[in-house]
Amino acid sequence: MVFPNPEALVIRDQLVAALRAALDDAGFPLPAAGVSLEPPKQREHGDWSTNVALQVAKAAGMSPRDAASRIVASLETAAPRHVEAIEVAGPGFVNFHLAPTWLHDVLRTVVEQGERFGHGDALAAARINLEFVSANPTGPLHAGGGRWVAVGDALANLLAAQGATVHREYYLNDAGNQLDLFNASLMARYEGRPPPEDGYQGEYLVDMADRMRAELGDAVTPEQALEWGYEDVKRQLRDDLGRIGVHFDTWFSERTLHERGEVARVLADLAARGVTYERDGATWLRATDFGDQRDRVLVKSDGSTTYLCNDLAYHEDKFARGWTHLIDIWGADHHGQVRSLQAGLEALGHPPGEPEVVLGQLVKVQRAGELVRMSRRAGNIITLADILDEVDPDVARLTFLLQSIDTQQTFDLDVVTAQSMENPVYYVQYAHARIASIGRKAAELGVTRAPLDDVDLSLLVHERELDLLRSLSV
RNA sequence: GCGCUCGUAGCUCAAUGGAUAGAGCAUCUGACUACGGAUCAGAAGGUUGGGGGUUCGAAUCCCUCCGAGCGCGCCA
Repeated sequence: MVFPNPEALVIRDQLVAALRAALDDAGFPLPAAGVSLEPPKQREHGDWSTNVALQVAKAAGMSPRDAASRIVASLETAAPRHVEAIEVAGPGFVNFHLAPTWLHDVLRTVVEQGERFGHGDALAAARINLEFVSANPTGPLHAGGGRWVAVGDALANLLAAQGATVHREYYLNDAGNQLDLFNASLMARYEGRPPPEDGYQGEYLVDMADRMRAELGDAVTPEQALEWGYEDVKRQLRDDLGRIGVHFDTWFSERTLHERGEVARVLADLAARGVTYERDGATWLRATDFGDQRDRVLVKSDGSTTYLCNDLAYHEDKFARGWTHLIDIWGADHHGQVRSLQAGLEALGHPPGEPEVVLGQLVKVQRAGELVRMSRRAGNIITLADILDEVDPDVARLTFLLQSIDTQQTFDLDVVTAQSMENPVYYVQYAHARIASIGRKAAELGVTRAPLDDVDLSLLVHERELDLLRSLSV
């Protein structure tokens, strides 16, 4: 998704319009892909650059540089504002060199728009449900889960800044047998026994059992423990997410899907649409008809529904609540489920590609120069809360956001907690401290800040100053 | 075996199909009694895993091989 800022758009539009006119004037057709205009990587190549001549030259039977020359000749008859020079370069690029005044306009825009700068209304009509994190409610959040927290919240902010109505949602898988296993483990700790072999071994359950005893006494039944434990885990999740500054609009319980009969309703709907069949005592979805690699089971031969079936009901529910676009952020270990879910929703009559699934590669955690092997079952996990005990929430968030989610991230606790140049976050903090310090010095010396209209912006001609403005313009 | 994602400087990572592949850290050379020395200036560092192909142009798209991570259940 692209979020152009309005001021750049104005310049862009002017230059693109001029280019269209010039192409027409010189007798070239518009390239099918439109007129592309972008800031070149190399400063010497000007402020804006276009490759249109390269695209139209072949069809016109001339060299790209000749085509570019003709376009430039036409452009020069009516050059847009701010343009100082237009040149043909390299294999046939047309480069625009602009006067610094166009960047001074960018500064005016920034000051004028204040915190609204960079916002837009391109997505004003969108009603987006963004589901992220959604870790199982069987224990505290894993350190690696912090990546989905940071990415999801940032994405939500970006979408909202473009005018979308964004709903942050957390899906609680509270209907599966993992909750029973969790409960058995909690009860075992409560009674001083080791947890079941396939249960949850983490020490946090010892703490939880102690707290449960303090709150409910010595005669807690398994039913009471289940309810108390589930509520306590939810509270922990909320607390941890709150600490890192994320608040969900909806905590959606899978149980309620079953209780309200939504799972059964979706099954009936699919059957009515003729996209299911019976085989080996199970009900199957014709997922291959919708791009999946094989058909999928919806109802097992024992009569219970599969995770996929429940997930279809869940996403159907999101649509039913009025959201027009669904985005899920998942760890890459779940990538195998994407097509099945999309196939099912398409079978239910929704547009293809829903939900849009953002897959993120997993996070490794490193401490003292060594990768930390973590397993929730074994109970030796480093939690998000552990990280937040050591670093500021914003430090954690920025660190998670510093690299593309397409690549596996190694979260190095030593680097993140270090006040050294190896830590990029520290650089940002240092820069802020220096700027604040300059402000204090200036105030001591009686320097005051004049309104922008009284400031001579033409003094801003140094490369560093212009680079800074340029970074605000694109 | 099949599928998804990935492989870029010593390290951690950038790069809407564009021009000479860029930053930070580390390394090396040098500067500096002032706004926070937690500084500044500069240098070196690359066959973008290998090989083919498409294109005027490929780190990017296609094929293939090598390597890594993760998935391939009537589990959730």
